[in-house]
Amino acid sequence: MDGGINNPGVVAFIDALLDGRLRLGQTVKQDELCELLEMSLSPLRESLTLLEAEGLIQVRKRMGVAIFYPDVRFVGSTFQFREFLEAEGLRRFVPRVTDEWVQSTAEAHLEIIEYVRQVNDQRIFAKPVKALEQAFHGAFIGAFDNEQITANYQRLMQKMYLLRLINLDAVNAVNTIQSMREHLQVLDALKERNVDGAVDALQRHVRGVLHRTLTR
Amino acid sequence: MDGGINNPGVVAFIDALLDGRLRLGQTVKQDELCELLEMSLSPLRESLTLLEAEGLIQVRKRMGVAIFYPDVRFVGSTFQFREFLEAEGLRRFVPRVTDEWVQSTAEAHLEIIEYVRQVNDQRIFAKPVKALEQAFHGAFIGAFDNEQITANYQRLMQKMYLLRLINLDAVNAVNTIQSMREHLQVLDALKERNVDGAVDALQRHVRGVLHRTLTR
DNA sequence: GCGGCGCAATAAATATATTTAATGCGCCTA
DNA sequence: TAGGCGCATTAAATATATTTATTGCGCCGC
Repeated sequence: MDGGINNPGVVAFIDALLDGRLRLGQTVKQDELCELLEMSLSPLRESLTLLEAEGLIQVRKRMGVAIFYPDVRFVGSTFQFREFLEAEGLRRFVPRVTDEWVQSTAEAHLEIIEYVRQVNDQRIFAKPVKALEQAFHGAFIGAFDNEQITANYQRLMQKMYLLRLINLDAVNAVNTIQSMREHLQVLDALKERNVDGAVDALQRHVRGVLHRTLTR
Repeated sequence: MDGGINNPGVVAFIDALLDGRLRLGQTVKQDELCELLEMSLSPLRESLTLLEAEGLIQVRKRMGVAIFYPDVRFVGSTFQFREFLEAEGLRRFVPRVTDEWVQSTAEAHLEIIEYVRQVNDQRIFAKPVKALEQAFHGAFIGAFDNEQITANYQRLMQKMYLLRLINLDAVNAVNTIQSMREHLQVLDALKERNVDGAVDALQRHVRGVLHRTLTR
């Protein structure tokens, strides 16, 4: 079960948004989407139901496909849900975390901070940073050992990456390094098996991401 | 945003399962599903992607549509997720609950217990019981005031009703009355604004439902 | 001149036809 | 007789054609 996250049409749609071929808030005809995503109408429409269920589009008779534009409520509920899932996942992760994991994850963070500082180009550091973020946050969610929670979380994170489109300026080296430093604070508390401290640090991090997402 | 819960094809599919026209674990051809659900192939396939994303079916080349049969892991993860969401919703609900709500909800429970005892026929009491359950549990989830959590919860509950199909004998008057009594214990704690007591009672209830779902 | 009704245009929704792919059976060969 | 290759069958996947529905514009009537 992948929660529909790997549906080819959904992936193509998200990619088109991320690389600017589609814009948040835009309305496009189904025919235009077919061309843009290089797929035929039938498989496209099968994906549109998924995107609509996720709240990412609305299919409107005669009007076409209206791509969502995240309002304050949407951003808020996405972050609230994320914080809630990760915080509880983290609580469950603490008793099973190993010193080795904390150690190697912390080292990976120190290395990537240096890497981001040096290349200083979002197009280059984006990919390794994303991989590290997924390993970091994914570890907490994995502690639920619950495929349905994992599927929901992956859909949430897909939305999180779309929310960055609101304010692309914020996706820069300074903010990325700040994020990695916040991760390190979680790791510091994890090293001591300090549950409440780790959860506090995680909440500060998620709220930091929210703030940086919305602040110009 | 309704999370795809109201998609006509999805509704028709769930209804077909609930009234026995389809069975858990069965594999059916898409053509057969078209006939059974009285819809054409195109809209059916648009719904199949939703059902597959929910883990309720697998569409297999050449084989047809394989309807899931809930294994222990699936049941466990569904109940775990539900308990987790409701417990946290309940915590947030306590500070805003009114005496009037507790009072009227408790009365509704006492009335329905008497009603179930008298009619003693699942086909008759199922509907009002379901409405009361939704009002009761929905109040907790509503306390999040988060449309994405609400959408996820509704999908979870849709699955919960399907899980009853594993053991239809368990859907009887005795078990229903037991469920309503467990609700009343939550309400007792709520009346005192006893957060931990209410959460404990809710967890006992969810675990009771799980036990009754699996026990013959 | 203003208001309403109807028609035409457009695009979504659905039904159908075609293509693709997978499986199993049978035949041929070693 | 056994093993493998190929063809035929079946059903999913996709592409296309048709139908339905909505919107806007224009014409007619009041």
